Amino acid sequence: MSGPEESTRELVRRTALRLFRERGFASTTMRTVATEAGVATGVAYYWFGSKADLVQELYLDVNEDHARRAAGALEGVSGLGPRLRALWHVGLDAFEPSHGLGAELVAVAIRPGAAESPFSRASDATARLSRDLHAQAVQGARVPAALRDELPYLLWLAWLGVTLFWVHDASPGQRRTRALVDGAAPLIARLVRVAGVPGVRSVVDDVVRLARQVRA
Amino acid sequence: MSGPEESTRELVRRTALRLFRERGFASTTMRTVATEAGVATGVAYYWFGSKADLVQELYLDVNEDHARRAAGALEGVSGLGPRLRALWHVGLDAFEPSHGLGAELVAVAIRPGAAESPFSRASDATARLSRDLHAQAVQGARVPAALRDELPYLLWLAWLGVTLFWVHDASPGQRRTRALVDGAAPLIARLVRVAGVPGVRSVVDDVVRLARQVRA
DNA sequence: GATGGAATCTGAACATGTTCAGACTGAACG
DNA sequence: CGTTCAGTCTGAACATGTTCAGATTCCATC
Repeated sequence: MSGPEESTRELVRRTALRLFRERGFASTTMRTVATEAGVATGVAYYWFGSKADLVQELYLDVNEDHARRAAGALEGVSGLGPRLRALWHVGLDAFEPSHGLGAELVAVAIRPGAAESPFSRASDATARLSRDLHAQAVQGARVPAALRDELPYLLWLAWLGVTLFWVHDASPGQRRTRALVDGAAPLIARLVRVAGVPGVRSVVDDVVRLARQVRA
Repeated sequence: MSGPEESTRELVRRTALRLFRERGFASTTMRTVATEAGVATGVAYYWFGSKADLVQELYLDVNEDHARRAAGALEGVSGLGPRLRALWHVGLDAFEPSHGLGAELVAVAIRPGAAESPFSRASDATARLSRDLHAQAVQGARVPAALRDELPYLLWLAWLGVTLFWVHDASPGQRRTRALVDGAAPLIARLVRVAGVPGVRSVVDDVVRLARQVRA
């Protein structure tokens, strides 16, 4: 390839991600990554703090892919249900090649204090990216005032739930997760609509209040 | 102590759990566990498949404690909200001494293939124990027919969510989780009540249908 | 008591994430 | 050119989870 030489950091990153995808996280050793990249073991640690940090790179990679795909998928789609459905399906598309890694990814990401946790500061960039996607999905949809501010965050949480489900989904092609998305997206849209019904509104207010209080 | 001699397995288990609680999971080495128990390193692996398996023992321990406390806490308490609140607070009480270990506990529980994973088909003694507790909490409460069968399972899921939140809760004494329970328990009770409202019932039916379909 | 096989225990060896003291490289400066 | 120095790279060493080929103990059976 022409262009500027690939930096060592990028070389290590690319090699690691490729090996993770080819052989899985556990059976990819840092020595292998270094060897395949043609550098000494220590180099990986010079550029990345730990093996988990390299997983974080994968996480970022996959989320950027999601964002790229989302732009096209949302175009011309209107209504919260269809938009959510489209957003989540392309998300699953982006995740698909890494399904085998999901287990380890989640096990790593779920630890509090782990840089890979979606709630950690280190993941801010990634998490914000994903939350922005959900804010976009809401755009143009008619949402009761009480929910408008919190909805993107709540949807993002729901997406994390879908992701967790996907990781555990051993059905061929993760069909069950696709079915979950098909069922959940219109359902969530309905729930949002119902949130405006008189007897329900006050419950929604309470939910939102609790979510906000607890988020702090 | 008098009584039957403690089995080696029990000795290792007890020693490991003590050390985990005293020094945390990461800084307790299998060698230390073995040494403190007065046996060779290999013995721990003869009785337990891995270090994670020992965490699983702690998980079981804590859940049994929860069940013990729950019996007393539910006595004389009526209404779904108060019962749920009581159940969850004693759950947090039981978990409290292990908060530092929460990370590993969750990491073990969340791993696909783990018996106590909420999404795995294999149902484990611990998970059943916890689901039974939630079934008990529902008892005596007035619940719309549509929800009656699924509610214990859904509440158990909610409890897993609370647990996940608790693990990440760094506030002193995990106050924020307590606040979450105080807010969420009555709210869930209200939601269940609202489920009977005409315009809402059909949405609830859909939620239940989706939950059931996806659970299979 | 003797025997044989199963259960249990031993600790050295192995694999792998991680660290680190030093070697190397190239650019800036005199 | 020689010096210096920050940035980068090296690979051996370390810590720890895990395995395993034997040693030992236990116990039913004769």
